[in-house]
Amino acid sequence: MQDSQTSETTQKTIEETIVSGILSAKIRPGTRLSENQLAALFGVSRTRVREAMMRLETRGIVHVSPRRGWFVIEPSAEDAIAVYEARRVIEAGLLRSMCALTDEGRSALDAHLNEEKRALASGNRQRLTYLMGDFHIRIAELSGNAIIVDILRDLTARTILISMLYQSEFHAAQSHDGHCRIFEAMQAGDFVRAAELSVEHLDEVEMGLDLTTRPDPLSELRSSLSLPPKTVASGPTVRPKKPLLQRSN
Amino acid sequence: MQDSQTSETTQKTIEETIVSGILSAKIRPGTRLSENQLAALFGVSRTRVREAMMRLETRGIVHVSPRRGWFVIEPSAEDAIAVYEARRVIEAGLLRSMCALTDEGRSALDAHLNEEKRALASGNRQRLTYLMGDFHIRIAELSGNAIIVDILRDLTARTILISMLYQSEFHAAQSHDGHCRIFEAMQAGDFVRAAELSVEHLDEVEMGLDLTTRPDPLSELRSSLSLPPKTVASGPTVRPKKPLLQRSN
DNA sequence: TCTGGCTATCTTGCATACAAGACAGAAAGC
DNA sequence: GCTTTCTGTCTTGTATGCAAGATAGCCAGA
Repeated sequence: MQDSQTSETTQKTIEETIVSGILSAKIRPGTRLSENQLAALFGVSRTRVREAMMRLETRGIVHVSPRRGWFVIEPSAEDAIAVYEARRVIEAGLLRSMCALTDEGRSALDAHLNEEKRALASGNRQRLTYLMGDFHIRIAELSGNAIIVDILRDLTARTILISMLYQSEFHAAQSHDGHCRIFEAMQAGDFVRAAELSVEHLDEVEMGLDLTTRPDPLSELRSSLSLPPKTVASGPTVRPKKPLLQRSN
Repeated sequence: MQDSQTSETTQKTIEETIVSGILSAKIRPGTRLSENQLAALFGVSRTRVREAMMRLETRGIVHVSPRRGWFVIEPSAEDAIAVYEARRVIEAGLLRSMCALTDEGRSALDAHLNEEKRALASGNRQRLTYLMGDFHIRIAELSGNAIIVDILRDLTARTILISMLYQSEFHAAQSHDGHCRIFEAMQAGDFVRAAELSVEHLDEVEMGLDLTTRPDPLSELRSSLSLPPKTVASGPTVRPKKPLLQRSN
């Protein structure tokens, strides 16, 4: 029942366990993460659980409601838009700055796309979710830049939380096609095209969200009474006017 | 002698005090941050100092050497290259995705550039360092995307630590010119050009670094004896072959 | 004089104790 | 029956205590 690792490995395990739980869609947004329960689960004291929570909080994955508990974030519609915007900026910037695809890179992506195809055939939704997000992390890994990889991993985690909240139907096949097109452009050495395709792909996925669905069923009432929005998320949920950034080019 | 805030404000104060100390070049890389000293300074217990340190560690600003202490990171030459690479990717991606400059945005940047000019004339080096970094954060703020702002703030902090380690002479006037050119392109609505100029500007600053200077004077000996590199930084300090990302376009 | 080891001290690592706020459910008053 | 209040319980917030590793300085011995 207990894990009770030998405390060298437990160091970062709590943090990574939760992140990978999110990346594979096993942990839903809003999940409460009790310090006591996690402490018991990992066989450590609350202290170390709290440290992991603090780290996850600065990574934008978890949120604390004072004296109530830690919760996996429930991104608001605005948050969702900001995350997709940030991903477009970074991923397009990344692809545009690439200038070659090594053999190992090519075969890594190829293997990944084959896995996507297999998961698509088998219909394993959790695995599909994981793979769909992981594709973008793999691209970041091609750059060899650990900073960008870390950033995109956290943004991907948030993306998955977003889709669990707002994605009514899962257009996995469409996403897979998008990934294949990006890969083809990269193989052809046309990284500008790959960047454009990446923006289009993220646009497609974002457009597939129903951002009028309210994760907080009380938010309409709340805002009509002009109460403060839930600290964790929500607020007005209509898609606001896009400010300075353009969607595609 | 003590600050001893009323503990509501102290919440994030420790973290932000250190970050802004770095952003204004008042805290040098390698500075030791003693839990006890900080606790006394802020009138809190070590617990909260540790929380702040953990957060700063996940932000890539601080580093712990087990049972020895917390230290402001001393980026290695590879780290420096990775940070500049990430900044080029993100800032160019950001500018490319912008499509308009609001009046407030224009005047904010204009005011900032005037401040740069004043600081340049007065010769206040710390203030100059701060302003030179802050320009890029201001651009990020134009996007209204808090995620990107946070990312670039942390990268800017690291950049400043890098320049304190590797920048022999401070080409502030050249940087200021670069900023002005970027601003002009933005005013002209040519954001593609602004992105290109931004990449060139970051290239210039990076080229101004002397990455053969060793922050760890023992690193040559260390590597010739093939000992493990200092956990905090160093390693082989020659500029490695650039892998997949191109500098400018 | 130099080397080696011992010890005193200072550091973080981690657990625990207690304080205080949030909440749910029962009980009392209307 | 409905509302209100109170109280017990559960949560995190924070401080503190102790353990254990790292380091520097001293002292003894060659």
